[in-house]
Order: sequence, then C-alpha cells, then structure tokens
Amino acid sequence: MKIGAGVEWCVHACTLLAVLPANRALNAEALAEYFDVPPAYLAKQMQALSKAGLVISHRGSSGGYQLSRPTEEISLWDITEAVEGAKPSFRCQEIRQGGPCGARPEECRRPCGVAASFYAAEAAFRDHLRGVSLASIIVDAASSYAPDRQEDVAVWMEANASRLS
Amino acid sequence: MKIGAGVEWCVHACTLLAVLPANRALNAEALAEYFDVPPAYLAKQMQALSKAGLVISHRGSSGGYQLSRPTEEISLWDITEAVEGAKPSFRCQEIRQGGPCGARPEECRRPCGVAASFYAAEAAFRDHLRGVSLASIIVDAASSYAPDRQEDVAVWMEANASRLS
DNA sequence: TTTAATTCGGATAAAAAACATCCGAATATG
DNA sequence: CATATTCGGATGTTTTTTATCCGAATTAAA
Repeated sequence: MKIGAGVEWCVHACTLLAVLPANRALNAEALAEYFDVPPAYLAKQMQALSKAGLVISHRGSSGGYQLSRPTEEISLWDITEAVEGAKPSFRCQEIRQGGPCGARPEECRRPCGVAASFYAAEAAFRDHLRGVSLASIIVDAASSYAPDRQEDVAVWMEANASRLS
Repeated sequence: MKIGAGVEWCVHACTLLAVLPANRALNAEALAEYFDVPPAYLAKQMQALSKAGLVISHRGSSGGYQLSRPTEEISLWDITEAVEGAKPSFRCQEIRQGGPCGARPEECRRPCGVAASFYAAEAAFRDHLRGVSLASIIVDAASSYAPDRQEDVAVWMEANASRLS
C-alpha cells in the first residue's frame, strides 16, 4: 500500500499556486526549483492536474499554471485521484472461483466479503481526504511560518511568476 | 496506492484454516492447490503470517499450518499488516524543507498538514479493517455457498489436511 | 512575421518494487 | 535413519514507479 511521490509534490505545488498574485502564473520549471525536485518529472505530474481540470495551463511564452478554482473547492482527494488514477488499491483476483472447490461465476455477482471490506476501508480513506481542502492546508502551513518567511516567499514569487496579459 | 496480491491470498488461506477439523493442519502446497496460486510464493507469504504469530507452523513430516487463535480475534488488518508491513503508505519527503524558501528543521518538528492528513486518512482505513474479523468474513461466505459446496470442501479437507499427533 | 518560451503528449530509459522460484539448513515424524 | 516439512535466504523475472527527453502545438513579444 503506497502513494507515489508525485502526490506530495503536486499538493505542495498547488499550495504555491494558491498564493499567486492576480494575473500571475508559475511554470513547471519554477515550481520544481522552488521545491527542489526534478523539473521534467514534476512537469509530467502537472499534466495530470491539468487534464483533471484542477489547474489551468497557459501555453506559450510567459505561460504557466494557475489554480482553476478556489482553494476551498479543491480537496486532497481531488489531487490524489488526478495523479494516481482512480483504480482501487485492492485488486480482487477472485481466487474464490479458482481451484478444486471454486465457486461458480453465477455465485459471484457480488464482491466477496474480503473485497467488500477492503473497498469500504478505501472509501473511508477517500472520504477523509475529500474532507481536507487546500484552503485548510494553507491555513495550517501559515500558522507555523515565521513572518519573515512569508516575505521570502513573496519576493521569490515576484521574481519568478510570469505575467499573463 | 496499492495492496499486494499476497494479502488477498493469505486472508482466503486463513478462512480455510479456520474451518479445519480438530488436530488437523494444511501445508503451503495444499493451500496453494486449493486456491490455484503459485505454491512457492504462497509459502513465502505464509511465513509472514507465521512470524506475526497469526498462524502456528508445524514442521516436519505431516506438518502444516493452523490458526493461532479464534477467528473473532483475527482482523483483516492483522493479516494486512503481517503481509505488507507497517510502513505508512504516504512517505513524506519533507519537501517543505528544500528549495530557496525552505523551512528550517526546527520549524518541522511536527508533520506538515499534508502529511498529517494522509496519516489520518490511513488511520481511518486501518481502523475499518481492524473492525472486520475473520469470523465475519466466514459467516458472509457461508451465506452465499450452496449446501453441496460445503460438502465438497469437507471432502477435500479430509483428503488433504494432515494429521497432528 | 519571426523568434523565443512554454505546455503537451508520447517515447524511452533507469531504478525500484512486486512477484515468483529455488535451495540448503533446521526440524519433526515414523 | 529416512522422509517430509517449514524456514530463511539467495536469486531471477516481471511490472510499476521514477525520471528524462524530444517534437509538435501554442502563445507572447520583439
């Protein structure tokens, strides 16, 4: 049971996009530099966010990414699903149907108790992440930041965010 | 986010061990044959259950596996943890500490909001599986079995379970 | 209109993990 | 002692994850 590194990166990338001044954007290279992660790989992950409609991509010169909606309307599950895909973590192999005493297909219309339990556990996981918005993550992070760091970020942003016309 | 096939195999293997007659055991080969899965690999997974104390292994001729405790006291999480290990699915890379505006280590004693949220979601997943006992899985499975199938299993068991002295 | 910067999508490659097998040593039975 | 079995480790194979690169489309600005 594992979650890829891309999820963590993209969540943090979104928190940075969230505090972007009006009409500014950040490209993949700038985001990668900010977090010190491999630029090409982060760029790939950002494509997933774009395809899922969580961010808006502006192509061409002085392009970059912006969030597509308010941070209250983006949950950690939205980002996780966009990056990891929606396939269930428990992949039932239906081994109850195999072997010398295997069940017949018509007895297996519904998932077995094992699979059903894992699906329910997954739903609990998912629902918890659905309840956490980007907004709450940002509030939490801001509370642990020293005032001078906020300034650092603003300076970096001014220097690295591209301007949209 | 994925769960290995060994978890499903081991849960089903345990349900079979649970209905073993008194003083009988099943070895890895018999279990693998019953479910039609690779014998050597299932044997490897069963070792994990043994190490975790969920099953008792009897070595030597006419050896095999038995459950170590009542099915009410074995949860799906017990089995999952034994097979997959206890490492968290979200592995925080602490990227907040990297890059040009990275946080200082002393500001990072506690996990960031992102990591904390994922840990909490994982706890919800875990707690759900903790609430599902092997006993309830067996009750559920029995309800969907035709009466003649119960007979099939009993016959197979008689032929394949080894006798402990 | 040209040039430069950018995202996008796909191809590719390297590294890691999962999946699977095998074998020798220890152990228990008869 | 001979046989059957688990155990633990070593090893190999396949799949997934991680990561890079490149060409095409797109856009802003020179």
